[in-house]
Amino acid sequence: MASKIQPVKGTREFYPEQMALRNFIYEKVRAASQKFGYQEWDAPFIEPIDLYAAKSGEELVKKQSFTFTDRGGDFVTLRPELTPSLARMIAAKQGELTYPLRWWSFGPFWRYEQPQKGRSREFFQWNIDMLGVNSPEADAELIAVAATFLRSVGLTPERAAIYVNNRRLMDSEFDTLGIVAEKRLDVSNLVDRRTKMDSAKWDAYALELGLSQAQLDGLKNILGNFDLWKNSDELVRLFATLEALGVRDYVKFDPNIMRGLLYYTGTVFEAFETSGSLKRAIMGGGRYDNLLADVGGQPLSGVGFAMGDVVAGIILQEAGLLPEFVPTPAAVLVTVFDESMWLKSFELAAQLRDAGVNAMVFPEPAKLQKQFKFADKMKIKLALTVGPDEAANAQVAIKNLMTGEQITVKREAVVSEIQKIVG
RNA sequence: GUGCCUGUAGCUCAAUGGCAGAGCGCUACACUGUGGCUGUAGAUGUUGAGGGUUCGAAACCCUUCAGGCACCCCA
Repeated sequence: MASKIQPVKGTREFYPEQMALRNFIYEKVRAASQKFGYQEWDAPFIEPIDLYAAKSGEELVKKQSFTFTDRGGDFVTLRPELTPSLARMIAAKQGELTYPLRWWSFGPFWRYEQPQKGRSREFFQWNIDMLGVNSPEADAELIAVAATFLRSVGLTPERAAIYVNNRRLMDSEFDTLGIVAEKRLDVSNLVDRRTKMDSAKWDAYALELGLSQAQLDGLKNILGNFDLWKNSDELVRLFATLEALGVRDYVKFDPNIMRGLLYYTGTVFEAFETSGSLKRAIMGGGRYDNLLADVGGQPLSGVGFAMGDVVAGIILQEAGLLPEFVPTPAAVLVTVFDESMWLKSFELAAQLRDAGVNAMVFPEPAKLQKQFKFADKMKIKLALTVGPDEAANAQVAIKNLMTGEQITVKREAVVSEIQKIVG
């Protein structure tokens, strides 16, 4: 305990219990991705800073990235997002890939932000994208993947919802109000802030941005109109497809969903937990038409979303949806009766492992009481003992720690007896 | 990067300027061939760290670190 060096701010240490949560999320992510036929891939964790500088704002590169100069003098950064790497990798092999391309990934990312609940500086993120098809039906598939994940972890439509909007729809509504194209970004930010400001201040802010009173009233009408999607052919087709895919109950139209990202061009969506303490998005994504052209590739449209493990983990924990933590993968503890029986215990454990049973041997001939206590704490189901009596008759004592029953069986029958109990 | 709140035993927390405590957990024994339950006993500690005020600081002041909340941002 002499050393007091702390972990880096905003990082998390994965003790076995947290590791189990991370793996749980990973398994569910993989299952949902593979159910729809997506391939797993990954990109480097360290990238040249220019990869992001080209497309992203100064905020990202200068303030929110872990950047450093390597020993060769190159400026590099721990990846803050995956999409630029995706765009580069596709552009590099654009002609030889098979489209539509369906790729997913789950890996670490770093952002130099102020840590708080649901936001750390080092986190894992699920990214999933389909490229090469530009249709609302493809958008619907990605939303269905997201819904499939939510369902698979036990988040019902009452508990989690995916809110959908469409940039093109909003742009055309803005046009109708006479809001010029140059103001769209400001108006998007305005919409994003609506839930965070009180309405009088929000109105004042809108007028400050140069909207007329008539435009402001019109904007409020749009943002309150939850049937607006019926004006969009894309969204009508999207919702029809979601119906067919069996996930319509998870999805709601919401004209207030804008998303900060500049590169979204069509459908955008965000998932939220509806009742919990966290008001952060579980996942978010949308359609991007220009991404590849922006990095020098041939035009290629894509749709995708990302989900961070931090928010997802907190929500699952608070909702009580995590499976019970299993401290050890060992199904069996082989006790060590005393020093003279020690090697017998090792022989027995080796026999069990050969038969495919995960088995742990207590590391020393301690009092049996202590060994059983250990087995209990590790939630091991069975304790096996070879004492002098059992050894003399080529037998093994099997105690079922869940029921307290103990039986003594012939050595050659041990594996089948264990399998009978453990299943 | 900004503002506010918090930091005490392994964990959850008490002690508001006067001897650092409780519950849970932990260790030992009852129980030297068997866990959970019960009983008895025991140890919990640089009060996040560093400095200052004071006869005396866990408490008040300053600095710093970490966490939380709200900004910023959310690629």
